[in-house]
Amino acid sequence: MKEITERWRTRVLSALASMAEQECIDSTKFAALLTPGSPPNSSMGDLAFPMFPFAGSFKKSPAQIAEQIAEHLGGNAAGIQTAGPYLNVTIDRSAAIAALLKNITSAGDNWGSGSELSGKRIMIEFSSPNTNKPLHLGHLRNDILGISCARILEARGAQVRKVIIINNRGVHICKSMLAYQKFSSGETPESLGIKSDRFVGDCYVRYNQWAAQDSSAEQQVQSMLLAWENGDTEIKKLWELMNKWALDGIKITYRRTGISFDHYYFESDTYILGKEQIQKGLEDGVFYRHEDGSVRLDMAEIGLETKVLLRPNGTSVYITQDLGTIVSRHEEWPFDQHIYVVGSEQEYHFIVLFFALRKLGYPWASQLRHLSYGMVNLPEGKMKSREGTVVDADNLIDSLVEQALNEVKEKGRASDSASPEETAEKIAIAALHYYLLQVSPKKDMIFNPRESLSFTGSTGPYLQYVVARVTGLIAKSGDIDKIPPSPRLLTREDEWQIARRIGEFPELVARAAEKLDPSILANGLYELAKDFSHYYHEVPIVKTDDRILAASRLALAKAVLTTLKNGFLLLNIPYIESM
RNA sequence: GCGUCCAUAGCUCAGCCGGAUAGAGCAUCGGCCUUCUAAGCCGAGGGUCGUAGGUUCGAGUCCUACUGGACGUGCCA
Repeated sequence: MKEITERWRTRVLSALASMAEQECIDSTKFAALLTPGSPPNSSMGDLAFPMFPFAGSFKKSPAQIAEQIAEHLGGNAAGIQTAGPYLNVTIDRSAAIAALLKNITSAGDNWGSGSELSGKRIMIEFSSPNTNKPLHLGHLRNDILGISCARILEARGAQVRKVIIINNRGVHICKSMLAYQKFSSGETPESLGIKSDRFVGDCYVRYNQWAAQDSSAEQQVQSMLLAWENGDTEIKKLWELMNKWALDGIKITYRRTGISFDHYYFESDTYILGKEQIQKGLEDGVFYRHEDGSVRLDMAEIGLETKVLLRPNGTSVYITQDLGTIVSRHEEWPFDQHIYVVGSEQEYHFIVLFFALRKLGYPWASQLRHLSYGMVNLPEGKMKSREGTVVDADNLIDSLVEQALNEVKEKGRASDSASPEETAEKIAIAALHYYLLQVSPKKDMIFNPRESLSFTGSTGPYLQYVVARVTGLIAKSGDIDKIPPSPRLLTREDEWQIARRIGEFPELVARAAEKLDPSILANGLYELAKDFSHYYHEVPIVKTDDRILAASRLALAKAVLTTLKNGFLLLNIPYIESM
């Protein structure tokens, strides 16, 4: 589709240029001004070129210019008409559909992919949990954005490395350890029969309850942290145990939601590296030692205050370790771009980090991107960790699965699938992922569980249902499948509309990659699914007397399926054959 | 105080490089199963695009100010 648009753009542009030449007008800037769009309704054509920008140069009305260009290009016979200041083009639809179906068939699973990022090495860090509590709703948005962007970038040719950093050290980790020592020693997740990350999270909660009563709590945490940093063996042992519990549990959630990483980094391994960078910065004179002994970065250059990079006692702060890890990552796997998927509340942190790296003289500092996303809340209100209103990821998924299963049973669909439980699980994941991806990343959003599970409207389950229906249709098509299609028979307006949407798919993936915004893709898939649903309802596809027509419609349906399935993979939405 | 982001239908959101009459879904009301999956499809009503200026042939989109909200501005992570 894009090729056709480009071809017409070139044609119109050269017509404008030759007209300009005759009148001795400079046409060098025309290319940037000629922007193709779509007419408001397709009876007016398929492509629209507004002529306003050229009125000044030609000293003619846009409508007059449109007329002249139309004539120059062959007028009605060539599919060109004018509508006032617009030059509209009706393209050869059947040729376009034929080419599209051929492309899709040969591309198969690769339909939607492209090569503009080939040769690029992109590292993407996401999820990045703390080992003191289970994942929450915010992580779920982070995870799905991360995995989806990774797949989208990969589809457009990049070599992608998905990484995660496990924040497994620091005061917050000591808090759950301390509570365990004080209140739960001897108990294990197994002995209580609860998920191991939940167990650790419960310890953390207990710490906070205790700390509210006992003012010495904070002090005890600090001394535990110091003991940890000094290599106290008993504390290290406890730390290892509790980290394992936390991480094992978190990994179960990843497996369930289809999230995976190519490499795990651990803060405990990398936080030391940051101190080397601080030293380097001091030697190079880009950081300085404050009179209190702390090491600081002056950010007046970018209009910000100074930032402490190392405490007076030499212990590292949050940013210290990020400084170290990124340098070692680039050494290990030299990247062309590195993306941090982290909530918008940390925008300042990344501004500082990127600036510090620039000051340290790393040329790749300009290749770092922060994919910043907004908060997710439930309809009930804001999540606040202090008030214990944080939405646990596992609980949320469980509840979605339960509701989906009820729905499967209620609607009498249980017999339609091999395993209702498995179907319900896939519906729940689709509901969650699609809902989270549908909104532009940077916006705060409200996750409405009930709405996400709806089978009507812009939801994951709706998309799955449409896909299941096309799958069933194709499965039942019998020998029609063997008849060669004749795309010229696809003359209906809705068939053209569907073809257009399918044709846009690769461009949507490309745009999503460029903007790191899977919502572009999610919304595009919905539009396609909706158009197809309408068509499916409106016209018999395989149950048509004309078998060649049936075969042609079937070919279109297959193209829809290919597009939706490929899109599902990019959005990490499970495919269900029948439901 | 300062900084960043957000503001579009009752609610949740789209709206591409500034282009023709601002679109979906939910909710509400009404219609459609003897024909490929009705977990569906169709129709109706619903808008001062936060406010006021500006740039432009043309602004929901760009600029400025203001209002409201979120987040940040820690030697927390």
